[in-house]
Amino acid sequence: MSLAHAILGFLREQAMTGYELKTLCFDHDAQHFWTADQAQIYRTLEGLEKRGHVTSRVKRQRSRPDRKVYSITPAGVEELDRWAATPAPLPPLRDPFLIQLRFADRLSDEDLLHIVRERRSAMQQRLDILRARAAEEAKGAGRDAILHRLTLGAAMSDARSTIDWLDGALETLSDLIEQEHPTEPGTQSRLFARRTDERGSTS
Amino acid sequence: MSLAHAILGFLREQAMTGYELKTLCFDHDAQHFWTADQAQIYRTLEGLEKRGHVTSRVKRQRSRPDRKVYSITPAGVEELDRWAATPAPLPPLRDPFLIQLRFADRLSDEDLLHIVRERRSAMQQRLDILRARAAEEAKGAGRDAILHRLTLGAAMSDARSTIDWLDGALETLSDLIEQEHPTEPGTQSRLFARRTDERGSTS
DNA sequence: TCATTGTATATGTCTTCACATATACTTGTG
DNA sequence: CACAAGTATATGTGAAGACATATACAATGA
Repeated sequence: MSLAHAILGFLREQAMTGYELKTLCFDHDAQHFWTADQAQIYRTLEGLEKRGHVTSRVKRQRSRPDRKVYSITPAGVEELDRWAATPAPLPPLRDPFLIQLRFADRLSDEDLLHIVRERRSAMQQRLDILRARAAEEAKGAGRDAILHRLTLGAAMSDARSTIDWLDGALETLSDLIEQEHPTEPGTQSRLFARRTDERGSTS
Repeated sequence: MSLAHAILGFLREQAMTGYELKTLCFDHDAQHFWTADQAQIYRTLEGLEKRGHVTSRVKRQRSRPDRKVYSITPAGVEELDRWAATPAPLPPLRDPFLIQLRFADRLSDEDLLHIVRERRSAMQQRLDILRARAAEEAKGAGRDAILHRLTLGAAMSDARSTIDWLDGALETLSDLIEQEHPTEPGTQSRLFARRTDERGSTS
């Protein structure tokens, strides 16, 4: 299970509660490569404890609910290292948007361009967030910092290339529509896509 | 549900059995944007029938198991069009490989380079398959054919850009390793990545 | 003062997906 | 002739993920 190993990874860096894993790790650090909801994190922690990969001790608090601090065990570290060195199969290609596009031939011109433009703007937003994260990222030259930056770079490169593809698609579709109902002379076409903005969001 | 809508899309093009959906559509046509196993397809068809989006009639066969041919209903067509025009949320960023990379700081140099190289070779293989599919693709200029090619292009552009990123990562990591234990003079380093081959597989 | 936000864990339930197995007959291959 | 592969549908089971809700108290703010 990938989530279990992500949790082991964070706990190897520092002992933490489920709440901290959720708010500090998965909602920020891991945001660009793995997301998980709270319920899943708590249940995965239970499973890891049963398998002996983590241990927990409860810290009493008066004014707050008790904290259950999880630590990784030697067996957990071993499992993490073993898993990290084993090539993972490629994640399956599975994108609802491409289903929509594949079967969009009965959509109106407006609807067709709309879903593509919406997708572009959502992607640009994602890229903006990633760029902001990259900007605030520590500038370390250690293995750890470099690895960290590399994963951010993967997500950014992915978003960037998707946006470029979307712009190409938008142009292809505009040409097609233009060709199907030629614009009357003097009428300015508004269908053409703006090219990718290298510097930031256009939305 | 995305799978249900993909099925509606294929059935809108032609009435079919679950078996044909699996072998002809999902194992080939939809391979690059949605995969589904047989059990899931059959169960989703049941659900679609209950909701009135498809109907089925059984064709007796003497020498073979009976065929249950599914057809899309007007309600199904309506549902498909409605869904296709509704912008879908971005699929979550979730890649086990990036978890591995993020927590790979304790891996040996060999293991680290190995998982990245394996990933590159798997991606190149995926790209080769996509290119082969694109080559055998019909060359139509109709909306349908263009949409079809566009989805293939999305998958190819994704694979292509991922490979480029992996090559960059490989170089970054090689530099890092080189820097951590400098090569003795006269010793040829084998750590550097080959640049992306524009024409095909290097694996 | 009342409502919201933050800290903290836990459970219930549903959907989607993955993997295995059962059944049954035919055709093609070694 | 035996065995594998192809045609065809169906069920069982479990893991993973999504979403909702319960509990409990403190601090902050309108």
